[in-house]
Amino acid sequence: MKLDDRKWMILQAIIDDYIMTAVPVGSRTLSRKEGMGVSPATIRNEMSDLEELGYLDQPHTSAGRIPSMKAYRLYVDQILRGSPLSQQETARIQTHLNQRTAQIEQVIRRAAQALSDMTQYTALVVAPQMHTMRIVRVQIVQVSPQSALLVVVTDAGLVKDSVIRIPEGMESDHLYSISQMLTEQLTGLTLQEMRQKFSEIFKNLKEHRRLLAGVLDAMEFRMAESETGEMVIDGGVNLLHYPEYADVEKARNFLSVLQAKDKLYPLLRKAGGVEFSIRIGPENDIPELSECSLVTATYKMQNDVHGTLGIIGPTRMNYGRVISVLDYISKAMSDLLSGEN
Amino acid sequence: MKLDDRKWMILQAIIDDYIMTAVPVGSRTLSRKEGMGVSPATIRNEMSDLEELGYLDQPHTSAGRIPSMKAYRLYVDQILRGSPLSQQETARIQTHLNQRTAQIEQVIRRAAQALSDMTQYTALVVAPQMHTMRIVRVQIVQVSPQSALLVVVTDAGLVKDSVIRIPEGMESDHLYSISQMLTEQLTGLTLQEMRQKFSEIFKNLKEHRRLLAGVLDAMEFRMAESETGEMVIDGGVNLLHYPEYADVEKARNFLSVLQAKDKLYPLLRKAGGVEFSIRIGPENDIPELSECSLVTATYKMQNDVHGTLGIIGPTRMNYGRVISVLDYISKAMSDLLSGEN
DNA sequence: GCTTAGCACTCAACGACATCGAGTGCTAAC
DNA sequence: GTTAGCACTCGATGTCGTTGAGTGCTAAGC
Repeated sequence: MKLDDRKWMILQAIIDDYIMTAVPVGSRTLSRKEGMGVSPATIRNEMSDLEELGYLDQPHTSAGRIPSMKAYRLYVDQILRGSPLSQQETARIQTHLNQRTAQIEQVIRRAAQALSDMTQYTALVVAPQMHTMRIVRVQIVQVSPQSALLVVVTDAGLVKDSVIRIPEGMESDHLYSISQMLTEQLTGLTLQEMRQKFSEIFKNLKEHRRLLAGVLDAMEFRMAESETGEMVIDGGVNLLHYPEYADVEKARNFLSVLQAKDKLYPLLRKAGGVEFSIRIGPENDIPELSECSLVTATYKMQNDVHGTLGIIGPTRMNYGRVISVLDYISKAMSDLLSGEN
Repeated sequence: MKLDDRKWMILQAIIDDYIMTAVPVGSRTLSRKEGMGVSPATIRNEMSDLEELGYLDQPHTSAGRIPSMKAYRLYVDQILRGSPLSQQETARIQTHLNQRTAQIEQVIRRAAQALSDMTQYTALVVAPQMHTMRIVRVQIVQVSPQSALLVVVTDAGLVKDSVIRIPEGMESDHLYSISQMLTEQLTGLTLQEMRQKFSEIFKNLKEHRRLLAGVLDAMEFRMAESETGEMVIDGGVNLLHYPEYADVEKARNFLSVLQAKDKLYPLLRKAGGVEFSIRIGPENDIPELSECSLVTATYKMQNDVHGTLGIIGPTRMNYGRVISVLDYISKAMSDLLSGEN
C-alpha cells in the first residue's frame, strides 16, 4: 500500500497542478513539468497504478486524472504544517485584527475577514461556548424607568449584556442590592448550573419575582443564542470565483448552506479541541458540502475556554497555505483574547 | 403623451406578465389572455405605438417586448399602494418579529428576515442615525479590575454599550461619580455636540484624563460605526433564484455589491424621510445595480428619529406586493420601537 | 525488466449548418 | 378601426463532423 518515491512525487504533482487549475491533468502536461525526468508513457503507467490504488479518478475515459479524496487525505497528512507566512502577509493580517478590537464579537468578525481575505475561501469563526464559562459577576444598571441593562461577566473575561424590562417604580438602589445578591449567589457557577440555582433564589425573593424572571429569561436567551447564533461567516461570495461554482445552481446551494448556521454549527463544534482538523469532501456530514473541504483550528481564551475557526473551500484547496493562515490567525486571536479584557 | 385606456391596459398586461415570467411577451400570448378581446394583430399595432412612445423595448427583432424603465416608472406611480396583505401573511410576519425583540439590533435583524422571507428578494434595513439623537444618560459600570462597560442611553430609547479599559486601581465609587458628572454635562446634547463639550470636561478633570479619553474614544467609535456598520442585509441569495442571475458572473457582482455596505448605505440614507421611494434600474446610482430596483420605506422611533428599510430586486419585481410588505413591516417596526424600550 | 516510441482508440468540446418556431411588420380585406 | 394572411427575422435547438488532448496497449530500446 505504500507508494514508492516516484509514485508519490507524481501524485503530488497531480494534486499541485489540479489545485491550481481545477482541470484534469494528463500525462503529457505532467511530463513537461520541471524536475520530472520521465516520458508521458511512463507517467501513464504510474497513473494507471495510482488509479487502481484508489488515489486517482478519471472523469471520463479520454480526460486526464484528478486526485481522489483518498489522495487529498494522504497529501494532507503528509504535508501538514504549511510553510510560514511572509512578513507582508502577517502584516496584512495584523491590519485586519488591530482595528480597535476590544469586544470579542469584533475580534471574531475581524478574524473572519482576515481569514477570507488571506485565503480567498469562505471563513467561519465561532465564539467560545458560553455554557462552559463560569459567572464572575452580575450587574443590573437602570437605563430608563422601565428598562435596565443586565451585564454578566464570565471567568473567560467575556462580557454579555442585554436590555431587560423592569417593573415601573423600581429604585436604583434596589437594583444595586439585587445585583450584589445575584453576584454572590451565582459566582463560580456555569450558566447551566445557574438555572437550578435560580429556582432557589425565586423562593427567597418573592417580591422581586418579575424582575428576576426577566433576568433569568435574558440569560437563558443569551445562552440559547450562543448555541447557534454566535458564528460569523465571511467571504461566502469568494467561492463563486472558482470554476467549481460556475453553475448557479451549485452556487446557490452552497450559499444556502451558509445561511443555515444551525446546520453548520455542529460541524465546527465537532472539530473543536484538537489543534487542526481537516475534513475532505464527504468526510463532513453535510451532503451539500461533499465537494468541499473544511479545515478548522482552535483558539483559546482564559481558563480553557476555546472557540473554533475554519475555512471552507473546494476539495482541491491549497491546504498548505490554509493551514499556515489558520495557524497564524488562531494564535493571534488567542493572544488578543486571553491577554486582556 | 397620455395613454388611452387600451394602451394602458396592454402595457399593464405586459408588465404583469413579464414580472411573472421574465420572458419577453409577444402579441399572441397577450391576446390569449383573459379579458383581452382583441386579436394579436391589433395588439401588435398598439405595441408598436407603445414602443415608439418609449414604454417598451425589444431585445431583438423577432422577440416579444419587455417593459422599459419608463414603463415601470409609470406603472409604479399608478399602482402605488399595493393590496393589503392576507391574514396569513401578516401572521407570518408577526412570528418573525415577535421573537423576544427587546434590542434594536434584533428588531432590525428580524425585520430584514421577515422582509426577505415575504418577498423573496433581498432585504436591507438600516438603523437610525445615531448622531441625530440626544444623550439622556451615561453610565460606566466596572466589570473587572481593568475594564468597564460604558452605557449610553439616548432620547430615542436606544442603548449602546462598549467595553472600555480603565486604569488599574480605579474605584467603583469613582466611576459612579464620574458617570453622574458625565450625565449631567452631556444630557441633551447630540453625539456630535458632545465632542466639543468633551474638550471642556477634559480641562476640568485632568486627573481622570486616561479614563475619559477611553470614554470619548469609545463613543466616537460607536458613532463612526453607525455611519455605515449598522445595516443588516438578508436574503442576498434569494436573487439567485431568478433567471436574471443565471449567469454566475452577474450573481457574483451582485453579491459583491451587497458586501460593500459603505456603498449601499448612502443609497438607503438618501431615500430616508419620505414614506416610500422607488428607484428603478439606473435611477439608483450604483452601476452594478442598474438592472435592479430599490424600494424603500421609513420606520420611526421616538423623537423623529428614523431608519430605513428596503428591498432590492430585479427591475421586473412585483412592486405591488413589495410595497404592501414594506408598508406593513415598517409600521410594525415603528410600533415595536417607539412604544417602549 | 523498466522505459519509451508508436499507434489505434475514445470522447468532450467546438464550430458549421439546417431546422424550428415565436414573433414581427406590412398589406389588403372586412 | 380591426383582423386575417403572409413573408421575413432571428434566437434557440439539434445534428454532425472535426479536432485534439488523453488513454491503453504493444513492441522496440537501453
